[in-house]
Amino acid sequence: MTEKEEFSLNSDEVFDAVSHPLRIKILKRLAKSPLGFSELKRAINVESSGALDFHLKKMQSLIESNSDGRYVLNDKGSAALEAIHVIEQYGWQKRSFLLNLLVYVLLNIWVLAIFSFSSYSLVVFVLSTLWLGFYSYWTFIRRRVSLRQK
Amino acid sequence: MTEKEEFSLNSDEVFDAVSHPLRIKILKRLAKSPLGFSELKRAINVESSGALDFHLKKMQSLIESNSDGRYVLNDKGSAALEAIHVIEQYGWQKRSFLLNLLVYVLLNIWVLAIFSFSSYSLVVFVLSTLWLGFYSYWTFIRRRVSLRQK
DNA sequence: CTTAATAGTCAAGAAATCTTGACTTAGCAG
DNA sequence: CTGCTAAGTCAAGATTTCTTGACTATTAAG
Repeated sequence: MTEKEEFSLNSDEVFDAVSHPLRIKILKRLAKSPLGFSELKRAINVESSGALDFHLKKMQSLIESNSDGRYVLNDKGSAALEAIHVIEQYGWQKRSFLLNLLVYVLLNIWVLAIFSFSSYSLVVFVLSTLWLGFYSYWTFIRRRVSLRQK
Repeated sequence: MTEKEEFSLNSDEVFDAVSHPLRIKILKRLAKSPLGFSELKRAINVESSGALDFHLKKMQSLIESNSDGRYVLNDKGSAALEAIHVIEQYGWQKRSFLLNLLVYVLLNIWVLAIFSFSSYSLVVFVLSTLWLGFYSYWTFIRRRVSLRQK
C-alpha cells in the first residue's frame, strides 16, 4: 500500500464494490450485526451460494471476518455505508435547512420577548447566528444544496 | 416519479453511475465549471467521442445541459460528488478528531492558567465540552470511525 | 454410519459493459 | 464551395460481470 492509499480510498474501487443492489443489501445488513455465510444468505434472501460468494469476493476490501468467523464491515466498509447514507438522504438536506432557519427565527423572537435587549439575548443571538452561518456554509457550499424548485 | 423517489435516490443507481474512473473524472471536472462536449473531451483527455458519449449517457441522471448547451451537475450529481468526498476523505477523520481533542485540552489549560476558576473558565469548559461531545458522536457513532491501529 | 447443516469453490454460459472507429449534421471561416 | 470544428450517434467486437448449479470439506446430531 502506498502512502497515498493509506489515507484515502480510490473512489472508483469503493463505488464499484457497492454498485450492485445485492452488495448494498449485504453492506447494510452487516452494519446491523455480524453474520456468517448461511446466516447472511438467509437474511438477505439469496438462494445461490455461488452468488453470495461472488458478491462477497467483490467486496473483500470492505469486509473482514471477526473471531466467530462472521463477516463484519471494516473501516472502508463503514466509509462506503456513510457514502450510501449521503446519497439516500439527498432531498432532506433542503428541508433540514429550512427547519433550522425556522428554529433560529422562533428562538430569537422568544428570547427577545422574555429578556428584551439584554446581554442574554445578545449571547443567544450571536451563538445562534454563528450556528446558522456554519450550517448555511455546510449546506450550500459544501453540500451544494440548492433551494430552487425542481 | 413516486413519492419516495422524489426525496431519496436509489443508491445503487448513483453508485453505478460513478463506478468508473472516467465518470468520476467527468463529475469532478464538471463540478469545477460547465463544459461543452469537445471542451470536456479535451479537459479529461479522452480521444474517442464514442467513449465520452457512452459515459455521459450512463450519467444522464446526474447531469443537465445549461443555457449555453454546456453540461452541468444537477442536485443528484452534487450528491454523488459529496459521496465521493466522503470516500476520499476516509482516513483523515481519525486525525481530525485527535487534533480537536488536542485543541480542547490546550484551550482549557490556557483558560485556567489565565482566568483560574472563574465563570469565564466555566463557560469555555461547558461550551468546548459540548462541542467535543457532538464531535465524538459524529465521529464514532455516525461515521463509525475507530481509533484502532490498522 | 447416515443425515443435515455450514461454509464455501469453481466452471460455463448469459448478460451487461466498455472501446473503437467510422459516420452524421450543423455552423462558421476563408 | 471547401475545409475545419463542434457535438454527437451507432454498430460491432472485446472484455467483464453476474448467475446458475453442481461439487467439496468439515462438523455435529441421531
